[in-house]
Amino acid sequence: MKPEVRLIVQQAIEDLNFVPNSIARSLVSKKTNLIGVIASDISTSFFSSTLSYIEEAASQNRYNILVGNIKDNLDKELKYLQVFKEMQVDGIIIMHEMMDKHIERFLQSLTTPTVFCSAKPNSSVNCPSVNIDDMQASYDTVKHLISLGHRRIAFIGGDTKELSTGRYRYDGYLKALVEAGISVNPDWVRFGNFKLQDGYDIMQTFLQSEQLPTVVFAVSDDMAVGALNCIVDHDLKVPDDISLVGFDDSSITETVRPKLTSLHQPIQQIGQMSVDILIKMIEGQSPGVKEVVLSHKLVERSSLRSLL
Amino acid sequence: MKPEVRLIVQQAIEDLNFVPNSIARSLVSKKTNLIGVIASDISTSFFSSTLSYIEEAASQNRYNILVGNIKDNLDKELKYLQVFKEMQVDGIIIMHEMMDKHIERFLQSLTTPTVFCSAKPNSSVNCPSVNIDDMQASYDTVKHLISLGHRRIAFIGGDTKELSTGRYRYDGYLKALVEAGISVNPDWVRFGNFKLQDGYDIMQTFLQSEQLPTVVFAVSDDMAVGALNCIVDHDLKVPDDISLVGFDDSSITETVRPKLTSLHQPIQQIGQMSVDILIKMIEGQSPGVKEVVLSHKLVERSSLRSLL
DNA sequence: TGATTATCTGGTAACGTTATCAGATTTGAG
DNA sequence: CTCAAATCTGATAACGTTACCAGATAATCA
Repeated sequence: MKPEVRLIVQQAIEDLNFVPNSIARSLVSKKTNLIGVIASDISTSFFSSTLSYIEEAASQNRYNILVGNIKDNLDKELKYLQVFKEMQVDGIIIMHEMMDKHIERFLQSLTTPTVFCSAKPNSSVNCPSVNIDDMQASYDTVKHLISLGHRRIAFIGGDTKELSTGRYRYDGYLKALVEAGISVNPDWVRFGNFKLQDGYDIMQTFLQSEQLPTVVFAVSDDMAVGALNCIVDHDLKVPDDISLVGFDDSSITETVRPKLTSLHQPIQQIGQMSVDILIKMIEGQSPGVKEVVLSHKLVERSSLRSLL
Repeated sequence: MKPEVRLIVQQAIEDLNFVPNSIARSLVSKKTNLIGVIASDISTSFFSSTLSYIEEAASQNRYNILVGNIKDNLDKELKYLQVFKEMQVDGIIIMHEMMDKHIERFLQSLTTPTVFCSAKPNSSVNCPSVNIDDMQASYDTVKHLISLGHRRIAFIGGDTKELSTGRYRYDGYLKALVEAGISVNPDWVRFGNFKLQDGYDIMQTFLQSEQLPTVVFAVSDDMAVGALNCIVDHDLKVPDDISLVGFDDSSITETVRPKLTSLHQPIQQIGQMSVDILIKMIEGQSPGVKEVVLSHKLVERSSLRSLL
């Protein structure tokens, strides 16, 4: 094309105020540049952070995101998956791990590239996932607590359904305990739904048990902060009376006093990776990986003290 | 249509695994059922909550949302607005109040229904908006502080550009002060960007001023919590040494000790209303209103004490 | 049974783009 | 000035729907 013609065309675009119609373009090209994202609950700090990193990575690659906030409602999840399919999205990211038969069947017959972000699909569903090693992460932190002299270690877990992050984290807790020859006190193990209030309520029961734990390990920062609030509401001190460790290393760890020591998940990397893999699949390449496991680490702040 | 024919068709849909193609449908119907949302920063509690209410209201009306997270980057905002136009979204919700010439011009010539949510457009842009009366809200809370005997009232404001929420809230602060015959101490007035760290940093400067304020009023909960952390990091106590009041009444008010008293914004209503008005416009009705002003109230928790 | 209405069938055009191709026109090299 | 290559022009089909219409068939009422 000659440069002068290009100018004339550009002038015409200006004059006529022409804006291309992506819908028509998509219809013929069969490419929408849309990524559908299913999120458990975007008003939560973990998911809203992850979502913002997904958005960032997507927009850098000229993809736009359609968000489906399902608030743990499986019907809404299925509905969104169907809508995504009708809308011909190029790919789907799922940040939710529960599944029912309908969703499972839908996903099995779905040809749209899909990746699980900070969640794993049932084994019958063949989608790549991006996670940390939850079991190892949990094991590592409990082992660290033990190395600090703790023996009375309470656990605030998450949903413990098979193959869920909640299950893995619980397994890691158990493994570290049995390995150290510490018997599990059932009074000190409770499961919530990752929310702040769950942590508060569960901590309440711990505080009523005969003997107090020396440390409580919560499987989300929100629950850890709930526990923290419960503790200070009972005029006890963290970490002097009870130590506290969270999970995720979300921003809430720094908004609270004492600052919360927490198991760090590389959220940015998780979001970015999910998008990268998805785009590879969209472009017809093999994802290259089935399960991406990113590395974790414990970041120490001020809510955990040594007993030695 | 006869019911038996309906059955046959439904059977065929099942057998062929037919899924309608919304893209093709949209092309002919000129309706995408898409709402584009521009958000300042979705990883922030205020915006992620509002967004989740917007999503809820939209999905109840069979609309899907496309989110553009601009992180206060005006170029990205313009880019998203253009993309929204190309994608033929049915409507746009803007949760951001800064504007430059490009955006202003774009919006002036845009025919897509648009509403501002918790933000107001420049007067040259004719879009409805949903807000509280920021000036009145700020005025009311400062007046309340005064009625509690406070005279040394510090202010952590937001961006103070014309017609912005930050400006209105500052005006309310000033009005209440002059009305009570209290002179404004410039050492006790600082402006941040609504983030926690801003509150922390600004509080630091207050703590270094000759005389300490008896209360600080921050124009977002995040900044208030930042201030709170700064205060406790200096071994001072809230509200014994310094009282604290936030703005928004977001969930952070309850995640922090002492619980933060804060000016309540009806976030759910704001999100819902924005969507309702937008949908009215999309359906060709007049929005009915130009500026919706919802009511606010101060919700008292434990960070404010009376001096009387 | 015949007239009237309800329902079905199949065909066509349109939405705004992209891909492709044939033919016309311009450009550059020798 | 000629010929090949580069560039332009205009036309056509396709993407998967919906709207519309004419004509055929079936159901309903008198």
